[in-house]
Amino acid sequence: MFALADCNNFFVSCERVFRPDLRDKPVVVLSGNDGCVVARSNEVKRLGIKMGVPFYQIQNEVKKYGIVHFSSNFALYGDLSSRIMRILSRYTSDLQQYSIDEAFLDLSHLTTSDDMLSTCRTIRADILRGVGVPLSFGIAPTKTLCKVAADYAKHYEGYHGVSIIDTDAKRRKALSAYPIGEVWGIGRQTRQKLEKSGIRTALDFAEHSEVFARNLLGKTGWETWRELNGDPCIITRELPMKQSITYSRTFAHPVTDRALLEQAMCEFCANAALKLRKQQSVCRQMIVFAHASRFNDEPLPAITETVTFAQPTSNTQELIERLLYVVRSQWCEGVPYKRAGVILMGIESAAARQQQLFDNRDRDRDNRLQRAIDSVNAHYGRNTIRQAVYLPAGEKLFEVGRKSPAYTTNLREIITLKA
DNA sequence: TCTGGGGTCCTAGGACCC
DNA sequence: TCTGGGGTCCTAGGACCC
Repeated sequence: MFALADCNNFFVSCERVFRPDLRDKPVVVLSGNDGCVVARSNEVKRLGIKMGVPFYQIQNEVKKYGIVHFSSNFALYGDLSSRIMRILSRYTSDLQQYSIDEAFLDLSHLTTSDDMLSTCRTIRADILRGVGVPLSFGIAPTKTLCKVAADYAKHYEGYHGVSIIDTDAKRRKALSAYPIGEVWGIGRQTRQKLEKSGIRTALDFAEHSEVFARNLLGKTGWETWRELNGDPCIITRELPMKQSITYSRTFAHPVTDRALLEQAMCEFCANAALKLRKQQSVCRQMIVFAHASRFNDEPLPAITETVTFAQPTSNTQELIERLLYVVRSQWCEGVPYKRAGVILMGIESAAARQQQLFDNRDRDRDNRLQRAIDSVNAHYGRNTIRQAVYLPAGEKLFEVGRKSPAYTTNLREIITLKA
């Protein structure tokens, strides 16, 4: 049996840890440039405000109901997430973190349903006391059924945050009231396909034949079918390394100045390269892109290129050289670039790197310099030493209207109590 | 006026091999 | 006139997730 531990309204709950006055108030957290709603408190969900709506479209509700909004604060969310994961790992030998706010626990060391329920209740109380974020637990023989169980735990008070699917009767009952589109792995397209075949609930789907699932949906849908029928086959692996690393941003205002775009993109590139080095890896390819708003009517020329390195690298200087070449050769005067980014791919371990016969860079020297820069920056703060092409200080390309302090990761922003 | 960011996996088709 | 059969690897795009 597995348990899924799933934080309730995670970003909102993080904000409330340091703002207990907002506990019963409607609260949302917004995406970059305060564009879209990416997390909602239960009060906001009840108002019918949907996930992902542009913030400007709900201004009336914000005023009418006094909705409190925050810009996203990933330093805070990431730190609280790792505290939660640390507590969870005390209760299982096999913890698989699935996202910033979810993890699967292997419960095979527990033999009875009562043990599983009481363990999850203990963990839940532990995290509520130790971190202050409420969680829901779903216990079941497959991960897809865990998701279903956790959903019931989240939405019905009677479960007190923990629900279990441990008999076939419970499985059928749970699935019969579960809309097919809500199932983990069934998105919009697949839902439409299934509804055309008259399938409305998860149980409708589970009771169709295996061949039907396999033929209509391919491997992934077939696996979902098996999981709904109690056959565990979805393996969420703990990936030792990220297989791709993206750093991309939408600008608050379109950029039409080439130097400014270059400066911003070099900084994105340096941030991505730093993530790459932190996991001790190198990349073989880099996608460089910049384009106008996707809500433009007529398409405008975009900058996009996949750069391949003869020798895999994680060196910021080398990546930036190639990036600048792409931007300078594809830049179009007059295009209002609204979004840009860098994706590093073909990632492999730095230790396994092959020497190249014809290589005109002094890799050892590059790496020594890069390590020295990284250690200075680790000590004295990000960008203490940086490439001179970066953004001039004071240039504001993004908006962070109402970001809460980094309460737990920056001493200067630590909370002050007056007694 | 205003519309996020970061991932994974699967599949079909093309290039290439013998 | 007539044009096989069996592979691998890579890539782009689709679908999905949070």
